Amino acid sequence: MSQVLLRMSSLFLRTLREDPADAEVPGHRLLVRAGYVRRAAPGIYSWLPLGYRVYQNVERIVREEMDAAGFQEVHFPALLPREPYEATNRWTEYGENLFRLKDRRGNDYLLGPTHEEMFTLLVKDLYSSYKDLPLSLYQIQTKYRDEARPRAGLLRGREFVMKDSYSFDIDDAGLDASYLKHRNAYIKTFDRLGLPFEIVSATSGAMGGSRSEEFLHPTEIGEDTFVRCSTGHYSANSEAVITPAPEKISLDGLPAAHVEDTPDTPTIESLVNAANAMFPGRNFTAADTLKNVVVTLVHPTGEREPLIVGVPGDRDVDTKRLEAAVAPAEIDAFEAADFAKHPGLVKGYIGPQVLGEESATGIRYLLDPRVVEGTAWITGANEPGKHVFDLVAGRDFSADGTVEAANVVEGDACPVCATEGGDGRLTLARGLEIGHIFQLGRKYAQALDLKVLDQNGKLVTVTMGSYGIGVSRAMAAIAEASWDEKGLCWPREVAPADVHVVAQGKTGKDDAVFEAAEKIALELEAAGVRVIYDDRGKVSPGIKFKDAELIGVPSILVVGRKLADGVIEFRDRKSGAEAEVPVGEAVQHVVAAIRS
RNA sequence: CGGGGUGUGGCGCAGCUUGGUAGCGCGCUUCGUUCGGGACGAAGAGGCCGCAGGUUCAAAUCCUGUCACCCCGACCA
Repeated sequence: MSQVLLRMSSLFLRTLREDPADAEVPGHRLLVRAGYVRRAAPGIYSWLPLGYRVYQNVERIVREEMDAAGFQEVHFPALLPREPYEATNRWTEYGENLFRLKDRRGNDYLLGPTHEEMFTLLVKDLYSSYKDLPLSLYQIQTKYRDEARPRAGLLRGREFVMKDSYSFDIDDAGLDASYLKHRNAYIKTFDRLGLPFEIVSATSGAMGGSRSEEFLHPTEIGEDTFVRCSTGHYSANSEAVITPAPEKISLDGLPAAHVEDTPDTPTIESLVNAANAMFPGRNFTAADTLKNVVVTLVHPTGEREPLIVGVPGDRDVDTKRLEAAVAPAEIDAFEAADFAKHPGLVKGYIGPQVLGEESATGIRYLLDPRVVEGTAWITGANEPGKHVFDLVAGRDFSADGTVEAANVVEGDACPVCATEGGDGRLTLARGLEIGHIFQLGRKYAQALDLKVLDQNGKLVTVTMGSYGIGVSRAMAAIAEASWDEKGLCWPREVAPADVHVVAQGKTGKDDAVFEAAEKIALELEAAGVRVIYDDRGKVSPGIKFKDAELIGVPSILVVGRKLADGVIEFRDRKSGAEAEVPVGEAVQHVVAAIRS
């Protein structure tokens, strides 16, 4: 792949001395300052020559690893008709995030946010036998999502590039195998990209499906919270964390429930104080209270249903976790007007005695897994100013089920260790989702009627997997992980070049420098090294150094005043290490260095 | 969608309280000097101050409306 030497004198590039006002996170700021990207509209970016080179390197690596895994590349349109998305109900289910448009005849179209339907229909169109499976197809496509709030430049845009793959198998064992192939391919891909990652258990969310893992790049600016067990054997997105249930307690001999007057106890803290004042010696804590939180479940059909979630008083309901648990339904606030419709609910004093589908109110009631049979609680007595004490689960109340809705906190018990008798504790961290793999199962195949004949000549529904890598996001994440106070520091595989050759001098005065620098630059290219050559004749040395550091090519070769002594300088951008090399050995030295 | 903030040459900002016809730094053009860490001097080009109404002799500045963008939160590769 030969190309014309990239010369700074003619490169379409303007570096910015100052930070752009609208860029917040460091990586994004530097991508703009160093002339890699420009914002075109909120969440929509244009690639400049240097940025597009890096982007293409990322894309190339992803493609190579997909091909190496035996997946076949296809390419769908970004502009899609409405019908397939109607069949899976996503035309409406996707909601506001879907870019919709009409053609001149008034027909509905959309800009694809993801392509499950198209892949499924394509396979259905062409394949009809088990002999054709397994099959894995992928594409690298521009996706569109009308995000309510684009953020952090490329990290979360409304237009972004995603590599999405889909596997098609006849049975669960096949799906497992396809899933593992993708998992391994992803590990290789992110390793090559130089992007640290952690594989965490995830929920499959609104997509439906079973097994699901996310590749998270640990970073403070990540949007996901995930947990790690201190033993290292377990990690999960906070949404997917499973709470180990404690042992049941025998109901024999437990004190009977009793209602007490508890005036002026609007908060859990004030309630605990009041309880300890009433019963000295019992030492109540917030964890002895049962907090019943009312929310509104919004079903995909638009139907609204009240739901009450009971969690220990030292916990909050984590909306993300709750939504993951009730997907595809969403959570909305329970307003004062809603209370008016349910007179059985006394705001601030809701107790489980009147909750549950079989109860007086008929309102669905779900409990935190910690609330097991035999545990005693202080909770609302369904009367203003009164709480009930020693209300025992399994004796005095029951629920319609358990739910993972309580927030996860540092030090919580690890669910894996809990079942194996260990004592691992969870720590929290932030991560950026750069890849997601999951087993879709038969949801889309069923909706779109993708069936093949099996060995017995019977029609069976195909089972699918879905696998995504945010390609443009991965590039942004690499930028985010690769910078210092001077500028960007690209990993070699994705860098816009291997070496930045700086001719440090002025034309007319230091012509020998330019001759030598250009000769070296051309020889490097001939040797297969990707070069950016700063041949600008009238730019001061400080600017050339600053630009080279800002652009962040991993190696910098300076041809300047030491040329008179027959040496040039070779610098490592990241470490700052510098070596003087005889001019005659420059090319071989660089080649050796970048291949090490 | 809730909360906060900002719209003034290409970029970063001041001016607005107390209306008087637009300024600074960077960048850009030309000439000269400089020449290994974002040089200096001189001379230039470039802005209907987001938009629309209103008040006023006069509006970047005051009033009303509107649009856009950014940030924090809720939601997603």
